Formats: sequence, C-alpha cells, structure tokens
Amino acid sequence: MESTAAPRPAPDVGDTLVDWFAGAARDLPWRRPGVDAWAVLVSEVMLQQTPVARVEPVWREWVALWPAPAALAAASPAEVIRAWGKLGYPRRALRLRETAAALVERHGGTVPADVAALEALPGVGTYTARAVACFGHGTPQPVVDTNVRRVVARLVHGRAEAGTARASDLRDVAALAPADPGRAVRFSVAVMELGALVCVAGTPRCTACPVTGACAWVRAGRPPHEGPPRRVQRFAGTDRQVRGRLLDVLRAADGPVEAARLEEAWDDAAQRSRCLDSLLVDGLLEQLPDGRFTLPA
DNA sequence: AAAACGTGGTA
DNA sequence: TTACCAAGTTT
Repeated sequence: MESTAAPRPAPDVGDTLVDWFAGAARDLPWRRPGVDAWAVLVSEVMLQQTPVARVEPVWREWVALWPAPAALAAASPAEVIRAWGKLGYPRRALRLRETAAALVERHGGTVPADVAALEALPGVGTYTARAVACFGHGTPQPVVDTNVRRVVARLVHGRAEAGTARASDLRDVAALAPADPGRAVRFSVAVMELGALVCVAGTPRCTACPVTGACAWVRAGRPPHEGPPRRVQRFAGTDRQVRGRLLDVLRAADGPVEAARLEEAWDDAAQRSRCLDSLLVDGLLEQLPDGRFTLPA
C-alpha cells in the first residue's frame, strides 16, 4: 500500500476498447441483432479485400435472395456471378456457392460454430472462420485481419506498420481480450473498428484514440516504418484487368455472346485468349459448342 | 513464400 | 495523376 496518492492503474486496454466501441461503432447492417451466422458469413466473404461501402447494397440483395445456404446452393453460377456485380474477385462468389452446397451436405444447411469446420469450407480462411464463429455465433474468438495486425504492430510492438502476417498476432490480440465472453466478442470487433476508423493505415488519428496512453508506438515517438516499402500490386494492363473486362461483357449481356464481342474488350489477342482460358478454368465462363461464350448455367 | 486474384475511392 | 489501400484466400 502506498502512503501517497497512488497512480491510478491504467484501465485495461480490452475493456477500454469495448467501451469505446459502444459509442463509436458504425451501424453496419450485418451487425444488427437478428442477423444470423449465414448472413454474417456472406458479409465476411464479401468484405475480403472489398470496402464496406461497396459491400452494403450487394449484401442486402444477397440475403434477401438467398436467406439460407440451401437457397444459394440451388442458384446457378450465372445468377451468382451476376448478383456479385462489381465487388471484384468473382471467384469468391463461386466459392460462396460451393460453401453453401457444402453446408447443406455436411451441416444440414446450417453454419457451424466450430472454427476447424468453418476453415474447411471453400473460400473460408483463418480470418473468416474466426470472424463467423465470433460475430455470427457469439463464440469468443481472437480475430486477426489487416486492421488488427496494424493495431497490434503499433499498440503492442511499437512498430509503424504490420509486416507479413505472423502466427503470434493471434496470441497478441488474445492477450488483450476481456475475460467476460460477451465483452470478448465485442472486443474482437472493437479492435477491427479501431483499425478501420482511428488507427488507420494512412494518417492515424492518435488524438482520437481511446488507448493512445497505452500505445507502444506513441510512447516511442511514432517512429517511421523501417525496412523495404511494401510494394503495391499493379492493376493496369494485368490479366486481372483483362479478366474483369471480359467478365463485365458477359455480366451485362442477356445471353451468350460472340467471340467477336469479347475482342472489343481487349486488344492484345494473346493476353485475351489466355484470360479467357483462365476464366473457363475457374468456372466463371463457359463456351458453347457453337463457339459463343456464356456465364455457366 | 511470393504472386495471382477486381474494383473504385481517396490523398 | 499516380499510388495507396480495402473485414483475405489460394496455389
């Protein structure tokens, strides 16, 4: 016992974040009460590398069209690819449909809460599996996405940027989580939200941060990133752009299209042909006996 | 383990 | 205008 005024113990970081989240959280549709694990799974897959603002309208459409795994499993690839719109990485749409079929076959048309069972689903990796268990089923799970890796890098390790994903990230967030299960669940979203709104990649808003007093990076004087700059992947001129253009033609068309129509989408014949092939291999496209191309029925 | 995989908003 | 970057997964 100190005889003088003891310094007030720093409030627990986990609890502080949960309390901050209560007032600062965005009102996102998949966070509303009554949203089931399937709808959460759909949102998580759509949110893989795609910003919230673009996901919202498409997510509403999907959960209205296909409110359960069985409904999506019964849809055709063509319907699913069209409904995916321009969210990007359309293989996600196909995999989500495959996941729906797997849920019907292996889990009675329901979404399991077990992380290993979730990770066994196509297009569901370590992040998504934990996110679905945690946010979809209310099972406390440490969750590590790009936001969390950045928050951990700064708050815990005092580094400006997260490097490549490390196995220790999971342990690092888990160490901050409140013991109470309900609060632990909210903590997992709260850390992501902090990374999305405050501890952002560009210019972090440390003055608005609820845990700036506990931040190792701030304490170190916000040192800049050391090491090689992370290079951003090019897009213009890549096969990704060509595939996007090609698929865009098919999505817009009412039915099968002539090969000539696709030639207008990209000049380089060799690249166009290569991309057409890869789209066929991926099951995003189909070629009819008459040579025309179509979305897979 | 690096690279592929879409798209569009923002600084 | 270019460059960064957004709730990753797969090969």
